[in-house]
Amino acid sequence: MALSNQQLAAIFSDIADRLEIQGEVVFKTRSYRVISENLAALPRPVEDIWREGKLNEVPGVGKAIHDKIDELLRTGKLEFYERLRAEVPDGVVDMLRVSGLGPKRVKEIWSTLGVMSLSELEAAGKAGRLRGLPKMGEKTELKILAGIESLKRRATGRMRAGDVLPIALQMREVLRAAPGVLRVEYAGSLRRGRETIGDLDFVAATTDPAAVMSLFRSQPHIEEILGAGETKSSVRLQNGLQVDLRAIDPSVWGAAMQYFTGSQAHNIRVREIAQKQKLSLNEYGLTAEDSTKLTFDTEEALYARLGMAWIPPELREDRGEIEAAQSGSLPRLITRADLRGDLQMHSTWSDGAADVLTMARGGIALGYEYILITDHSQSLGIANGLTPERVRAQRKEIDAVNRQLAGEGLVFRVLQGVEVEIKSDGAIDLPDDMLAELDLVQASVHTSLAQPRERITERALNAIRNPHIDILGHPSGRLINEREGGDFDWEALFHAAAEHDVALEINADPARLDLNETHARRAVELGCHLTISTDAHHPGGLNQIVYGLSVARRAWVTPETVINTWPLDKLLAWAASEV
DNA sequence: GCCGTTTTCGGCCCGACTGTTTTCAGTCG
Repeated sequence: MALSNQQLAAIFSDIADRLEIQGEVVFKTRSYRVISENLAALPRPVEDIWREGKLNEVPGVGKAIHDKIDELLRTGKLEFYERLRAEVPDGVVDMLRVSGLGPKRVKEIWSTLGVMSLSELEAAGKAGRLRGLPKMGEKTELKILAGIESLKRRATGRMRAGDVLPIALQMREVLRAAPGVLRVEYAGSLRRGRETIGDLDFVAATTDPAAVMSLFRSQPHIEEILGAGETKSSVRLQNGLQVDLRAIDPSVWGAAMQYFTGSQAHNIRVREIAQKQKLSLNEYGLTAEDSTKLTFDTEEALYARLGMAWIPPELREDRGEIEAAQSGSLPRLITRADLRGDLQMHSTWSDGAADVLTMARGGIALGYEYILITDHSQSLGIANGLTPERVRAQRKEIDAVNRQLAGEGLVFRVLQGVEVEIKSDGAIDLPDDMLAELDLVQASVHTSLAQPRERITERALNAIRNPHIDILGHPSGRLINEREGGDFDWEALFHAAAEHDVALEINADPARLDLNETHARRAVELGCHLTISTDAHHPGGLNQIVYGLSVARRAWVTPETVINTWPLDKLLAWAASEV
């Protein structure tokens, strides 16, 4: 039975939870948390590495964890884990999700009161049985009950970055207006460009912490104030998002931004490096053994003092960036300015909201040199997909738009493509001679995503082998927080895409972000080209490219790999040379 | 549990806030 990296990661995270409740030493539980994160971020299937006998090369794998992974992959089960699950009931683990409850209190509540589920916890709280336990009084009891309530209301744990960034930008403007404030930025996972955000972190450099704290806590749309200190406050917004603010002295800006940007795994490594240099690192800077303080007003200065190049936030996950920063071998990550065009968008010819000319104007406004119109093909009836006749009619309109733009003296080209359906039996929804007339062809799976691995993989491979198909669009088909993508054999798919030189899309729609960062990194490792495109359905949608860029940067992607950084002539020559 | 240009044993990042406490444990990030 095959276990995915994500499934293995979830098991080790669950083991860490249950061991913590049992009171196991923190260093042991930390090891399980570390391996959980490392497995989740691993660009290749653990199973492949295991088969090659190279499990020990995975960071965080020692003898004990090696044997556990081995047992899981051999038998699909883990004796140790089964025992642990019997010892600590699932309902007890659930209680960890309540804000304000950690392993110590959960263990106390469980062992003293026999509470074994969230509903029993709620009943115990309402009956006043929680107060009186060690270190717990009336306030703690009320906090736990409030935590249960908020857990019931909250839809999901993490929100899409696309839903958080607009809130962050607006809130940043508000906070910047507080008296005494010199700088405000968001840090945390949003700054690192993650696809989902657990909570939003702000850092404010100010000479008047009380003023910005007070302003922060008096904003509208706040449901609950979770904490209110002199330099740190936390609130929960009505949409469930938790927002934290730290106020710091302007002189420590660099150290504070480094600290609050994280990730935790990255910070632990950076502090270990400081320790080896007899220095202690916190959010205020470095402290030497003789208590001398060093402050840093930029992150660059802090990293430099520790012997490293500045590390782009997107890379700060302890996935090799520390070593690269020490040896001066960090990648030159792709930026917005590298992109010369957007290769997936829709117009009113299918399910878009704007005509071709309007989409072109949108691309011009962003400084692009070209766009590719990729309306849906005929079998996607719900999206008004194009028949061959309508594809040819659209060509006339695109030619007219190009003539008009040229007449205005603009160096800009609208390319004609299509997002052709890969049908459930693997057939391509438009005939080859039709595809041959187009500038570039993108193929996508929209239906029958639940097919078994072999079947759905064969569909994608069939498209990749088609000499007219240049790009595989949103390869997995997932929708973040809505549905899983298809169960593709990614290694096979990437090898084939590299061989036939079919580019794989990083779809920048914040609901898709597909390929995701781990798949994108692996695809590049295996020699694939990528595109980063928005799938926009109106000109405003073109701005969502920033989310796709974040995925690419987190995947260590450099510009030359991405075909829409190429000049138009190179792009068209590549498309014409079918492999 | 993992890990190693000070270690194969003895370490393992660091601080704010809260609530229940007379000095600190628990939680969180």
